[in-house]
Amino acid sequence: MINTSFEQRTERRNRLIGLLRSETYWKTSDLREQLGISQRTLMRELAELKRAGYPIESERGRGGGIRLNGRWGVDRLQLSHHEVVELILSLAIMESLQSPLLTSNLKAIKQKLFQAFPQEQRSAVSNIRKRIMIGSNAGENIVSRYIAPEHALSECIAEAFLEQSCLEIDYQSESGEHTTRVIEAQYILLNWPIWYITAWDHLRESPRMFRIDRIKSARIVNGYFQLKPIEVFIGIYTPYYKSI
Amino acid sequence: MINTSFEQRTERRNRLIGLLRSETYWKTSDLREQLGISQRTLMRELAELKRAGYPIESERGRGGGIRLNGRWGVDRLQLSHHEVVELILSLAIMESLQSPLLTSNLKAIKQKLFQAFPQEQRSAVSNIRKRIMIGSNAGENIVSRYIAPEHALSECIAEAFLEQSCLEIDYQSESGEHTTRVIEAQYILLNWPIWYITAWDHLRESPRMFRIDRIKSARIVNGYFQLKPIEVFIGIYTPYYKSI
DNA sequence: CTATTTATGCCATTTAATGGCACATTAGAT
DNA sequence: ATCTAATGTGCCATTAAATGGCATAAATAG
Repeated sequence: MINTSFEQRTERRNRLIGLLRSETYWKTSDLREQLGISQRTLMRELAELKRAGYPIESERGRGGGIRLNGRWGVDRLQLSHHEVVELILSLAIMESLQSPLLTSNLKAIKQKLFQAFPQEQRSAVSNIRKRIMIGSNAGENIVSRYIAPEHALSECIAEAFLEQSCLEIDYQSESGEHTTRVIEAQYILLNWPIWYITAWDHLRESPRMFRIDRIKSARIVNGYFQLKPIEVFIGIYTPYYKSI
Repeated sequence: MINTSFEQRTERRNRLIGLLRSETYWKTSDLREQLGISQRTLMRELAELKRAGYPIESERGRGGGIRLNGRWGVDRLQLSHHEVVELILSLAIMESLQSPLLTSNLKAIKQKLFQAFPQEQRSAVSNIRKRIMIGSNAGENIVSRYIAPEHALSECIAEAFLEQSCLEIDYQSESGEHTTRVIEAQYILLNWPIWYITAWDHLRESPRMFRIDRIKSARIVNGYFQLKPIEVFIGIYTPYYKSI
């Protein structure tokens, strides 16, 4: 891996500082594992932090490690729109899964959190929230045959959904038929643990529903889509879902 | 000029934000001159700031320009200790469950959120976090026989755990034997969806592990307990768990 | 209509960032 | 003394991100 974007780099640095602050002493090998980077890169990052004035002390040799002295201020919490979506979605899913311990106040927590963000961000995120729906858990016989899609594929789908990009998918239906089509991911729906896309399908020029574990591959194609009115999809696929 | 270092880039962004805050309204041509960059680069920078959640508004056409609205970032979060625990736990569970869509940044989000709470709260909550552990998902034959405990019972257990209160439980072991005993819930462990308590057992005066779905009833009894060193429990029950 | 202003895609070019490796220094154990 | 563990830095090949220029698009005011 070569290079990271400014965004990733910024986040990595914040995570590093957060880790340093969360424990009194660290071995650099543990830090690098936490961050998923090479030892060399970590050492560079630490050298830069020192140059920037962070009071990092270190000890070589057996039992050695590093420490961030004193208290160091942290900026106001800032989450991107996508991060807010992930946060709210996670809380909504946990609420729907109803684990017995320590999950009984999630609805209130979700509301409090969301209210703490600025209005502009709430508006932007709400437009995405309306397109994400959670239903009831999938039945056991469905789950037993379920295999989660691989990570890069899922990320591609998520990006197409969030950015409203058209997506070309290779799809295998339940009957085993393979098709390639361009779709607009207008909504995503979760019957835990299975995700569905309610899409406008360019192949059939009509609404269709796709299970993401049946998408064999996908790539974002040229072109963005506009959201269609919910009426296009209602009555067919979404009567029993609740948006997050 | 091509590329800027992370350091220069960070400084440039801070200067941009500072400029935006120093005047109510800017033409982008003026901004770019101030920063010494091209119009294209500035537009990119502004697009990234918007994506990152900064409330930037803009107006096209004659007399147009951009504005940074007064408020960004998250208001001071007002959550109780228990709510913070629930929040962090939920994010940790979602992270471990690895749902394919929109859950790939939860580790970073969790860390950012936690850093946003006051230091005193972080200390208090950290002591609880160290006692909550997540392992791998339970096997299917375990899940198929699992019935979640009822709500009041779960709440009672959660309270005993959080408040470090002694708990009298009626327990039915796997072999069907019923016992009543007083326990100290030192740790709770999750193999999704099944919760376990690693406890100090007053009946046997030794460490024991209890599945909460096998707890038939429970009530908090007089007396609080002190946490015991992890060594009392290590090697028997907790070698493969990771605290949240 | 023209002029102004924000906004974005595309492309060629450049260079900062990364990981791997070797070597240096320090501390602790034997 | 040697060996191992741990922080620290130089060097290099590779590569992906960043930049500026240009064209085009959308919106507003006169």
